Amino acid sequence: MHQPLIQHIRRFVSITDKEAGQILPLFEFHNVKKKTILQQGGTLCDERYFVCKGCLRSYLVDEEDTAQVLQFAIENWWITDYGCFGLQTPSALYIQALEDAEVLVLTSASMQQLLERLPVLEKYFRLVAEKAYNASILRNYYMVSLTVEERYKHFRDAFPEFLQRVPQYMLASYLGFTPEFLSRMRARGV
Amino acid sequence: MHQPLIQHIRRFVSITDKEAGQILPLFEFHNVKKKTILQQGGTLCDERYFVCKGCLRSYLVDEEDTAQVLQFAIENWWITDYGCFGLQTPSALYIQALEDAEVLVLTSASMQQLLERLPVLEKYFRLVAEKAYNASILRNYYMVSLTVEERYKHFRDAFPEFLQRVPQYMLASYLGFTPEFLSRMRARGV
DNA sequence: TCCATTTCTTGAACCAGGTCAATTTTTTGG
DNA sequence: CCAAAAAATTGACCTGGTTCAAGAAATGGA
Repeated sequence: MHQPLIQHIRRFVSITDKEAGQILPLFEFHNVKKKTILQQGGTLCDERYFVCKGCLRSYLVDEEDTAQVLQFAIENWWITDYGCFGLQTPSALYIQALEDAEVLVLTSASMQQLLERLPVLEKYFRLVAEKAYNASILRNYYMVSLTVEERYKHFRDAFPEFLQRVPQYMLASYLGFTPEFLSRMRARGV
Repeated sequence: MHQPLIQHIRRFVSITDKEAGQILPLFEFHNVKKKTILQQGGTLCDERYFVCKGCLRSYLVDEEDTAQVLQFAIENWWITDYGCFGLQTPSALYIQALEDAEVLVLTSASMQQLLERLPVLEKYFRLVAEKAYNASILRNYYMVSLTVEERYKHFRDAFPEFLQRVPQYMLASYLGFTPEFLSRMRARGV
């Protein structure tokens, strides 16, 4: 049970079974229903989420009340507002479950304890952050150097599972184009 | 001399003066002339750079031999290919000095030693990576939700020093539009 | 099961920003 | 200080993708 996190950690650093046993008690395991808002825009952000099962998204809401999707998180991804986590600054970010999901919740206080007990996890979180940072830089590159159609194809080929799991209008938002255009591309057989 | 790094580290974690003294010996200090290529696309990437002075950029070169700027790094920024650093995978990234610069060079071997000696730096690098990751997500957001003109204004207001320091065509590349359009905006008085 | 909501599609008009090519201005290095 | 290269500007034209509006299809809750 709840082993995905331990397995994920072991892909980056080695920990003994005894150490592994100390980890999960600092998390809360949550079953969340589809559409649940885990992080409400405008409130403090004191939790980071590890997705064991299901799919989450983060998004911002602009003046015209339209949501812009920033990130998707499926199995084995971490998601939070890294700019506000554990600070006294309210976060504008929303985090929502797009499917019924199982998440491990780590508060900033628990994270501090966790890192004091198992300093090797500092390396784990560093490697995860550096990997995510790299992916984000690459994403930026695709945004500016590919056309909409190329971007869609690239995403579709890189993450085929995704297309079935998220509504098209959210995918369009994430990839930076309109749902109408996505619909037209698909009609064209792309 | 070379204190910018120590100061930067102390913005994230506390270290004693004695510990601080152990840090710099693991770095190489390099004076690099404008236009020097620090990381050559297509080769292994075994170094990360901390900019004490000057300005670097990272970029990729596409099939048509045009450079796409991914990142700028000025004083107190780290830059490397986080996707290839220390691995046996060649990096496609170029890293180049845009001005005469002073950089601290950290190889992957030195970094390993450094982290063994001063595990608290694991936290430092984690926090730096999380901060950069957050900034990159935000950048993505601006790319999809702002018009070219808004993007330019936002960048100009957020980093006024930059406009003087980098050629316009590189800024245009970084912000995802054409040098021609930037020129026209400026002519219009934006 | 059926109605309400959410999601997706389609058409027509439009425009933000790109492309290409020529010229001018600025920077550089010998 | 000057020639050559690099960078910026300008004009004319064009297109990929948006916008707005209306309808169709799918999903979901009581």
